[in-house]
Amino acid sequence: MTDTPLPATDPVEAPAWLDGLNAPQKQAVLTTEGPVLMLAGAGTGKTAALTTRLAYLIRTRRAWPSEILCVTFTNKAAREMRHRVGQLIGDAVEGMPWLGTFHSIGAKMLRRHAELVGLQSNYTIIDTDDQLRLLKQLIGENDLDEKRWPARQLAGLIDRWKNRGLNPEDLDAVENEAYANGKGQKMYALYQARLKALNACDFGDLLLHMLNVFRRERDILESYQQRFKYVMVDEYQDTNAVQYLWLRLLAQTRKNICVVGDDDQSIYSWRGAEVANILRFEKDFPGAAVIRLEQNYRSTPQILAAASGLIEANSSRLGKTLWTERGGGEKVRVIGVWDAPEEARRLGEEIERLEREGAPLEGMAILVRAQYQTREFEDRFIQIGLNYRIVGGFRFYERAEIRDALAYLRVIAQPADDLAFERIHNQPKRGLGAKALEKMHQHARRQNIPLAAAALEIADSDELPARARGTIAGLMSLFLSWRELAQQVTPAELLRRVLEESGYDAMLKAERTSESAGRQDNLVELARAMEEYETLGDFLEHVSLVMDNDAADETEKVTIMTIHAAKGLEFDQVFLPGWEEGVFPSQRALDEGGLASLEEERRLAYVAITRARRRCTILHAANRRIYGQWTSSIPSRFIAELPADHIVQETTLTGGASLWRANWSEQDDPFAHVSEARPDRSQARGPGWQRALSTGYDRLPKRLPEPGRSAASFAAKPRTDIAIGARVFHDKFGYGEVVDQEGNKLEIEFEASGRKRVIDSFVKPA
DNA sequence: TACTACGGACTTTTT
DNA sequence: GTCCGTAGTA
Repeated sequence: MTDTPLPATDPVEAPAWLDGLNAPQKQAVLTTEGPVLMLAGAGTGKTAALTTRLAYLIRTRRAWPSEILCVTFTNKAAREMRHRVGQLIGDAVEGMPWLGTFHSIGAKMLRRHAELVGLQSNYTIIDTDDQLRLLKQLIGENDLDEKRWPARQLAGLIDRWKNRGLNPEDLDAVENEAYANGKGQKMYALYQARLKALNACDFGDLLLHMLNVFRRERDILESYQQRFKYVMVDEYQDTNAVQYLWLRLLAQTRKNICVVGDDDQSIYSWRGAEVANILRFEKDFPGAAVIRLEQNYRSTPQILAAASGLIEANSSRLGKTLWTERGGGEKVRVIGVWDAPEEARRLGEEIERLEREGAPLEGMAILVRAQYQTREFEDRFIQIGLNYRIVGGFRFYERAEIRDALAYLRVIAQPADDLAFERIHNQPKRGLGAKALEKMHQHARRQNIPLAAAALEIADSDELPARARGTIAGLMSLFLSWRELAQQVTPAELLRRVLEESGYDAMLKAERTSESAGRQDNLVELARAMEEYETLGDFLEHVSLVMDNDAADETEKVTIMTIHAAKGLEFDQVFLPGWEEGVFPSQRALDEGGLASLEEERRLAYVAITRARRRCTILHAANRRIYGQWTSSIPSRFIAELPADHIVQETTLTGGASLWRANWSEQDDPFAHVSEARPDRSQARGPGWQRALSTGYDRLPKRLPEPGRSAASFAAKPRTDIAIGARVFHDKFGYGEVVDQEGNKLEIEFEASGRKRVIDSFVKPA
């Protein structure tokens, strides 16, 4: 790979805001013409380079904002970029209609050309949940056993096909065999036909439909090729085949395409991303300028060295050498603990200690491999009263009540949306059960009309008992009135009326549980979020594509999230729990996928470490409960791969220390049983384990801290307004009765979740 | 029709 | 352990 020499900088064209950039960054900004591959390591200021480049193109009048296509993967990244470009060029950024995620840009284009793929421009974008329900119906209708051929599996296959740019007719025999003995193609085709009938498409379609349009309609492709004078792509290593083909078509004529990526941070192959795309960029676009950003501005040299050492164990890389001008810094800490609860206790104490020393909670993050790991921390932090925020996971728009509300709105906006209608036809309960639904389905299928229309017709027939008919008629007239109302009032107001008139509000109010109270709050929040939108259509599109809800909240909190979600972010203090074989790398990666998926896990570990600015702490527990069963685990191989010079080992053994010691002296190897119980974990005495053994497991603390106590809660005084026997309310656990009181700790028998110890400031008298 | 009890499957990661 | 779907009962 040959790096292009730095071009002479034209002083007229290089305004002051270029000054903050280093030489390769400047080169990236100034190389505007022709293909550019920017290889940007973690923390090397790639966003700065990219946004400055964008601003530069506009400032120097090389293109109008509307003539630049700039794609990112996440909404977060798109927002960040818009914000930063805005700081450089002011309001002109508002005129950048083509800055967004692949999916949102795909959706926007598809609204214009919907009719070319058999949709109307007000098509619905369905999510995974709807997708699964639809597939289940199809599987049932085709007399396939859903147990043998799960809808999830079919959904996964269809997803992968779409990611690869394959339409049903493009599948070969092998692909076809992948589902239900050769029914793959048929089911895929049926699914697509059903979507069309529903005037809907799924996530994959947003890109695939547009790719099909580009391939079929020359003039449309050409008009976009003309329009986009410059194309920029963030996180290029994460592009999948459709995205790749899509970009290649769009950039084919002008070839002014600038892609930014880091092969070491490719962590999305499971959803079709192909690192190969970045590796072959120079072949696709001959003469591409290759620019490397290797100076890291984020982390200490210790952190950088640890991460670099780890990633060197991977074989297929373009190879980069990150360096920094910063000095000093602490070594990466590796802490072994007895079990997962202790891991959570230890982290809680650590965070409280740092907080006492003046470190803000906002600068701290706990990054986990998988969502289920968050639970342990959540429980613990509630107990000790530590403020935390869980990013991702069950998201706002995925909550049942929100989806119900949205389903009402979808039926109003788009009467053919059967999936939405089906969701709410008996929610709240109005006596329309399986029988009634079946009749409606039958009728709809016979007449080839949407479910809601069928319902209306049935209400006028003798197909159902009078009561059910009356209910249906009532519901349908409500929908009619809402549809009218939608023309007159704001979407937010419409929602309030719908919740009121449908009886949904009343249903929640009648429930009177802590959850139903939360649901009501969520719906209020939904209405609030809708205030910004002028039309229902705008709002619904926003919901489908921008499925996040970072409600800005004022309190300082520790962030808990998955490593995937943390990509692109940085924190002063990063905690990485669960570095054990089977957790990280995940069991699945170990069982399937071979070397490639192990290397992806390693890249994930690399991403995790490089999030840290000042300090990085890795933890591993010897015991953990999986599926409710206690399982022993051994330290991750990634721990062994960290360069010894840049880490320090520590061990704390509170809680289960005596157990541990017993094990230890009896057989010298507390994990002798591991290899028997789990023969697949061949690394039972692997290098990670060796390292853990060599430093510390045998050095037991002299006095064991009492488990379950945190430093923060010792001094507190008990509350006087709550006594044993009192009935209280807790935000997370609901109602309960106090059975014991000890300092500011209460032991409460909760009605829904059993006995828990909580801090009294978290409850109020019921 | 709606509620409860029971058994089975399941855990990456996300637009 | 938890969620989900199915089967059986009021």
